[in-house]
Amino acid sequence: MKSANGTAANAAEQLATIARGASEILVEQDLLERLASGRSLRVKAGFDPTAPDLHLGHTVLLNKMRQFQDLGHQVIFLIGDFTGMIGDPTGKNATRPPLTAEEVKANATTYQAQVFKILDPERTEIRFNSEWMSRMDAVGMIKLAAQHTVARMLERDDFRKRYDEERPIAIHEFLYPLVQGYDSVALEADVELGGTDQKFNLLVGRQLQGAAGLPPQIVLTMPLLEGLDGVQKMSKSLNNYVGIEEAPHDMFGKLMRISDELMWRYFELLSFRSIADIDGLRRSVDEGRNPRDVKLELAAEIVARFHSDAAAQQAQRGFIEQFSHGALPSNIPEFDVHTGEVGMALVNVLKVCGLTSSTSEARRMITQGAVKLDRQRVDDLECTLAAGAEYLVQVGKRRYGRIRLSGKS
RNA sequence: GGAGGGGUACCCAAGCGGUCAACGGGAGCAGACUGUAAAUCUGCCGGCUCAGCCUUCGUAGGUUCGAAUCCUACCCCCUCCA
Repeated sequence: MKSANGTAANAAEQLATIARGASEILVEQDLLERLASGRSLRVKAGFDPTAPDLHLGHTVLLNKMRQFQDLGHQVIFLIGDFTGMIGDPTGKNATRPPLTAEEVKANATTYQAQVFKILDPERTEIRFNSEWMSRMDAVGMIKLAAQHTVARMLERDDFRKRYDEERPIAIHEFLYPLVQGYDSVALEADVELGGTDQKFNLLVGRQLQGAAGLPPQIVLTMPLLEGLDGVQKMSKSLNNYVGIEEAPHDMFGKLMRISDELMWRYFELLSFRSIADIDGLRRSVDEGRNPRDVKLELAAEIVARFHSDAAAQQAQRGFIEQFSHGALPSNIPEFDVHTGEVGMALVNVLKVCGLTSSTSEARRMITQGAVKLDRQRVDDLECTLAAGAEYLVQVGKRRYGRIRLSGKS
């Protein structure tokens, strides 16, 4: 691991690493100077206390944090337990119920377990903004609010839009950027990282630090990663995400299912391969290489990162076997179903095993020719499975089950 | 405080006494074609003991042979004026 040192050449080198994939750096010259100082910089990034299930979208930012660490800088992982009470004004969400201290603590623990798959614990400081915010009194709050003007608040795209459209903006929503900005004052951050959607809030930090007589932090924004659909940003609620704790097999499958176009985006933002390397891949595809094979490399890299090389290889082999050669997947879930002596209708078996969400869905699947029993298509809705027998059941291309029916004991 | 608009299935959104399990779009799922890609085409898209039955249109009552549609009360959201 390199340690920070103060030569100009080294600073330029660091900057190149830091700038990769970044959407914007404000102000770059400033960053260069601080890097050149040889000091270990305080790099802050804030996280919401509510959703501790990290997915690849989050890792874009985390990877950048890790890069800073590898360059010898200190990362501050800030959990916005206080700001969580406000809820970042997206214009949609209603006031959310404040989390209890226990919930926040539990979430923080989950965060740590996941985040340290990427971050270096040695160079990570975990903080909560309630630490200073819960101590701030009304006078302090008013002083803080006095640091910013309504006009500047309205520069924020989201506020601007709602204001123009004559949709309501609650006063407390203005407090969110202010508090986030104040966090940077309290932490004396040199750099703050965030998604491009955070730009405004990050800039408020600069402003407040300046007002507090501190050197304004450098703002670095990272692009938001599109989800598996390739259109909307990756999020749990849209169910277009790949969770970093997902099983290798699932992770691999999901990554293989992204579009070719999206694949390049993922290479850019998720892969650790060099830019030159990626360009090479792109050229090879232009020259006729099957994009699928390049996608395999991407999937393997990501799976290896969160699991292991062995797991990645195994997932890849399994994938090729299953989908290119039509073999059965290696990890077919098994189900034991207790039935009466007469057996059980297939539709009910499917439901009981969770292969379909209802017997109605099971019927639909059969009608549409999606259900296979021991690799044979089923077209009889009344099909009944005999007690004591064992079957291989398939619903569509991705749902499998090995089902054992035991007669009533 | 006053005036007005609105709450319909995962989301958006029609419907305004029977033909409504509810038009249309999106999302999703399945089939075909493929590289489990995209695009395209087709079908499905509340539940069940499935040619039948049951439960859904903010909530609770009521009118009616019959209500998402009418009436009453209540809850919630939004806009404008002050």
